[in-house]
Amino acid sequence: MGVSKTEFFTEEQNQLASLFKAISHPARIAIIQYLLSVDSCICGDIVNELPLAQPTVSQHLKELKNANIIKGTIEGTAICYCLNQETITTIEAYFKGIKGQLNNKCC
Amino acid sequence: MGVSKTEFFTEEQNQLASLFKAISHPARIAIIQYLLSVDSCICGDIVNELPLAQPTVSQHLKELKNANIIKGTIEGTAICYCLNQETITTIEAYFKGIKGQLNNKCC
DNA sequence: TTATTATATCGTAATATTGCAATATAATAA
DNA sequence: TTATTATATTGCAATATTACGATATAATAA
Repeated sequence: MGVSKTEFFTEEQNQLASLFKAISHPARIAIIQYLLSVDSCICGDIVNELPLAQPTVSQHLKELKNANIIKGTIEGTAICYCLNQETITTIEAYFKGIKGQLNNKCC
Repeated sequence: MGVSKTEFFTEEQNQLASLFKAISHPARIAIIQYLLSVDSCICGDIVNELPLAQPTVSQHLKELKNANIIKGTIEGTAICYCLNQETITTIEAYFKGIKGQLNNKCC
């Protein structure tokens, strides 16, 4: 993020920014959409689905997991990934809240 | 974004990623929150509100405007900024749609 | 015309992100 | 134990982002 002045913003502002950064890449949007369509899958399925190498997909999964957007469960040698419904609900509630505060007082 | 393979993803995936990238910085979240509280303001007001120099604020405003998250109207020597309600509504609808697709079939 | 005021743009240094080959790790199978 | 399978980590080159001083632009005021 360059030399971002994180310390001058509130915890909430930094957390929201991190959350949106996690979904600010087309590959990570694609992973979310894929998970929505298959409910759950392993990393290898996503590697087959996306035009990216395995380490790259693994890295994107790590970022989504760090942001609590997906969850991973060990299943033998594989890891089963799925969306974290709580986080999706949190984001939806955030925008619902913003929309509620909107009034038509524009310039 | 580094050497992002934008061309391998759909238009929708790239557009959504751009939209979320625009709100993935604490300063831009702070600007949105400030605009929510005052309805509309000029760039100078935000410069006084945030711990950032005028060119930096101007740059953040440009990114929010490019993503259609805010609108700017010329008012004499100043520019009046306010939130673009349509875009907020679009984002809210997107997450509402995702939430609707969620079922509890997790790993 | 010459300030003044408000914002945008340019140039650049510091830092972050992206993508992947090579390699490591970890669980299971033979 | 020795493969095999699945995923994670490391290291690095290419590129993008962030922040700001200096400067440009654009509208109004004196």
